[in-house]
Amino acid sequence: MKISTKGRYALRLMLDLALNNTGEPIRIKDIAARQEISDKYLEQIISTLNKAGFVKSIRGPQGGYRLTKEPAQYTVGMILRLTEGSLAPVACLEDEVNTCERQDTCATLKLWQMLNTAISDVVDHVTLADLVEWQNEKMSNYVI
Amino acid sequence: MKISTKGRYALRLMLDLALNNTGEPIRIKDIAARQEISDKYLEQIISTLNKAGFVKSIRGPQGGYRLTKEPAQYTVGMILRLTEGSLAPVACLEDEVNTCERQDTCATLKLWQMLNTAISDVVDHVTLADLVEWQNEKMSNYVI
DNA sequence: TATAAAGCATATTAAAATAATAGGAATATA
DNA sequence: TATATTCCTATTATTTTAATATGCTTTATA
Repeated sequence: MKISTKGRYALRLMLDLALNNTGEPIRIKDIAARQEISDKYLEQIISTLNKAGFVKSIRGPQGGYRLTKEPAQYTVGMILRLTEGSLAPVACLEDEVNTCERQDTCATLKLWQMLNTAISDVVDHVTLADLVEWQNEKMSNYVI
Repeated sequence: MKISTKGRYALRLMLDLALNNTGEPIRIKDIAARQEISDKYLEQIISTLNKAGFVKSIRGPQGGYRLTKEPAQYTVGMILRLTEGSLAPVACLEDEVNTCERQDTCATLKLWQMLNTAISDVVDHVTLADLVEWQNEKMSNYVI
């Protein structure tokens, strides 16, 4: 029941883009340095975000990445589901393919549905803008 | 972000014990047959439940297992945490050992705390008695 | 008391997932 | 044209998952 590095790094990457949004494209190299994550690994992760249209890449020198939308338009759920895959706690909730033949008689299914809803309620209502705000709050505590 | 077979099987095992509680010890072999799970694998899982005092074993012929408490006294969280380990979505929420040095400045930590709370709110309030009830509801639908 | 039925304990293994690392191709800019 | 950047794909090491396998111990009962 753990979020993997892919999802966690993707969130920090997107937050880094949101926080360092100066108008200039931001290099993977700089994000990797700030976040202390392997840049080669971040490349793979941002590639997924790029293909999904969550970020826009600019190639060549002075290139880098930019968010394509306002931070408030990205939910954490969008980012995590894209990079982690489904957040459902059991496979049988995922789609029609993974349904198991015990479904009609399985009492634990109701539990998994409740858990799934609880998870979605959080990740679908927290946005990147919230993360930015929380980050700023934390930083202002430090200034004091 | 998946519950593994250990946790899922442990729940079904405990539910099976609760549903088939005739006073007689229940054999692993029978649970395995009803649940269509490898009995050797179930042995390993029930061993954990036994050591934790969740079930009581009776050795020898006519032996088996019994619940030690009323179904309402087991929360799903107790069973899952015992068999799965911590249900926290990230390691840094687990204990003092796993704290990361980014904690004081990490905005995503708040997200993980919210997710952790949401998960706990479900698993700590659903009991084995609830699963029994849901199972009976499902079964009564079939009788019609 | 011998036997069989159960649980108990530990080792081994196959497959999959995780978490990277590596190398070079494509492309834009100066 | 040299350089800095993203893009693409392959490879790999480690860990986790999900069992399977083997043999031992306990104990009820014939």
